[in-house]
Amino acid sequence: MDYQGKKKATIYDLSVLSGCSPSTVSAVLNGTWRKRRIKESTAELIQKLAEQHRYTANLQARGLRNSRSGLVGLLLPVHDSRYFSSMAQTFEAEVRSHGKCPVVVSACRDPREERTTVETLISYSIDELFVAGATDPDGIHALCEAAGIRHINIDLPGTKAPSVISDNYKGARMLTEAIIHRLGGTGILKPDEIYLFGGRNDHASHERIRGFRDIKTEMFGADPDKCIQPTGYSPDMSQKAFETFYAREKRLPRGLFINSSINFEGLLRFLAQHPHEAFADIVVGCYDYDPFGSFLPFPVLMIRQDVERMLAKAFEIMEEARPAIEIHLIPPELVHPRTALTGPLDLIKEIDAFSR
Amino acid sequence: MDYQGKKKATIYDLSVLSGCSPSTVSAVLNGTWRKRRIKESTAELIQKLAEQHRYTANLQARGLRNSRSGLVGLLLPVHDSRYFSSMAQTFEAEVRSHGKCPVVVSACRDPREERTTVETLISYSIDELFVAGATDPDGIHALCEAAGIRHINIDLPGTKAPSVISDNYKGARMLTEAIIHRLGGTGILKPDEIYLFGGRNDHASHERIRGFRDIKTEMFGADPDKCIQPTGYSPDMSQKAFETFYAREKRLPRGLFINSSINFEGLLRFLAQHPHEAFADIVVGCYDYDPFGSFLPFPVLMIRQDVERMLAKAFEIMEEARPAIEIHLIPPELVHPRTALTGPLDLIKEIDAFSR
DNA sequence: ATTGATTGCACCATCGATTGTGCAAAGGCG
DNA sequence: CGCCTTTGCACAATCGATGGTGCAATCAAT
Repeated sequence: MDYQGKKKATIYDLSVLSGCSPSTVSAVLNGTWRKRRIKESTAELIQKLAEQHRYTANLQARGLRNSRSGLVGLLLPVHDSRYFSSMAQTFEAEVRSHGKCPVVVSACRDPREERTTVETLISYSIDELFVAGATDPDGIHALCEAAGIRHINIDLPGTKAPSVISDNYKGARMLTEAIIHRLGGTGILKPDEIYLFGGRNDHASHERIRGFRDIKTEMFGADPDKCIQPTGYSPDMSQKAFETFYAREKRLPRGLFINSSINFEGLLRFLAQHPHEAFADIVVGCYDYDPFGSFLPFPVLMIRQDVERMLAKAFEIMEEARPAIEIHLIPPELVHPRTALTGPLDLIKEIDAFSR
Repeated sequence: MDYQGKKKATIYDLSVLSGCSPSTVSAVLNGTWRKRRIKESTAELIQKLAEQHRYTANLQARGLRNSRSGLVGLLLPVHDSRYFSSMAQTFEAEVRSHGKCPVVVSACRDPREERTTVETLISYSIDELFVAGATDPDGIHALCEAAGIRHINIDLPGTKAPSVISDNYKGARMLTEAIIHRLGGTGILKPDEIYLFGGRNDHASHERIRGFRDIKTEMFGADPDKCIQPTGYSPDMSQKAFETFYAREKRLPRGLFINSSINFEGLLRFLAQHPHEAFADIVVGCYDYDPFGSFLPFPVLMIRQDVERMLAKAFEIMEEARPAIEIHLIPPELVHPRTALTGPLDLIKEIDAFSR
């Protein structure tokens, strides 16, 4: 009905219009009016006016006053991977269902960027922070601690805040074992035919490498050091590692344990440069699930980390009064080749289907 | 040096510590102190204190006062697709380089969710809003307009704000033509052997369908209506469409134009249920690029929408004083099968490589 | 009619930063 | 020394919402 040319309506505008005081208007509009013994008819009047004038609260003002903002943050290393983007998707839905506002930001696996980003979030008085895959969880902990902000680590653990991570050791064992079986078992396979590529100096990589090596040692009695090729989390570095191996050996290892889908993209880049023979008989295990990756023309075993359960657990811990500083391991799932799993997008209902 | 137990330092704390007034402290810390003729030595003193006490400005207070927050929003339909997650990735980098704080949120292609999400963002006084793939861009425009917030549409155009979208018509023509060529051309192919799946009642789908039909009509002289199967943007609905077709025809169409990578996931689900013969000879064109999708065991032609250029153009328009309400078309790129393109992740430098 | 309880709401300080305005002290000039 | 300019900073209002406190009006009971 009434249009506001430019300015948004405030409780003061509604105060004048309704003849009530700003505090009454405030109480009515934030739901505390019964506690303040405001007459029902007064409340109705103000609510009607608020609707007419399209009042919405200024959340910065509210946040300033309350020193809480209603924002819940998720800090990611990167957006552009199905693992993290599905985490963002699930996170948003969960936060929304709690009536809060999700804020997803990424910090490029750069400890400095992580800190400044978190400082910014803190300056906006976010209520809670979910820290996923941070390179320096304990540094972030210090910032949150000083600001009194509840936080939790996901995917990569810290030592000073509760952490929820996938069971990388067990997952790596499952994956390595599955690769070996797929290649025919230890009878016809030698330990130096299976390599691990990707990952860096973080907890997840260490655990995965440990699982990889343990299985190989158990099954083969040996695991040559050269089979571990940590290249960081970059497609480019991974590609270079494959190229180097190929230049030397004129082929790829028969079994490849790839640390993440991001490293897997490095393999794609390699594949694009080489004839089909170069990878006719390989078996790939990737520690991440990507639906398209599962259908490549060679067997791809994947580990799907259970993002839903990890986040559910994390939210559960967030609600605890005094959560213990411990690491919660969520078992991941081995996904066999050519498998299309459902994901968070399936929870979205399709509205307004096609009609012309 | 000094630890704050719980509370963050404010300009008032520093005011007491320095013996200066809060306004002086404020001026020093926000950089306007020269304009206010503050002595250099005073400024240095205050800056030193600020550092010691780890002062960071309360951005909600600043935002309240300035009615601007330093936040720049990106509204996405969903996170969990490489198209939108790469958009988020690129967006963040760009916003950061402008010294602002990126906020990425998704609204599930639900017009109501879109509106409430935008209202929330407005309530936080975001400075600018990039609206990507919104179902109701003009509704969002109305909200932004009323709040005086600069905004721009990306991916799906509106009629009331400037828009930057990919040239869906041309892209669809390129893709359709490439599919037909790949299948041997019009000589040995019939028009009802090429189907379009996916998409819904939005501008992008309409344009892509138009491009698809125009090319088919030009090349075959005909395009049966049945070849258009808009299933919405849901893997599940897409899968059902493939199943239905397969149940009837005992095979898939030889050429499939798939409206987005999300619909493509529906095809994966179908593939997982059926023997290899069901799709031995198909050629798929997907209007989206996904690196893993490009390497599937059948030829996959993909359209890579130029997210970088779209965003660059959008930021450029945002800086214009009085941008024209027009639609800017950014040409997309046809990606041949087995192609691994670089993406925004390649811009991230790897810090702290592996070391044990 | 007086007392006491209840109802219904207004007043005002507060959150932290910003900024227009004012004013004392210092310096320059004749 | 008197007057004017410049320097350097303090004061106080403001942004919008919140919530503790206080007070007048109404009502019930004696």
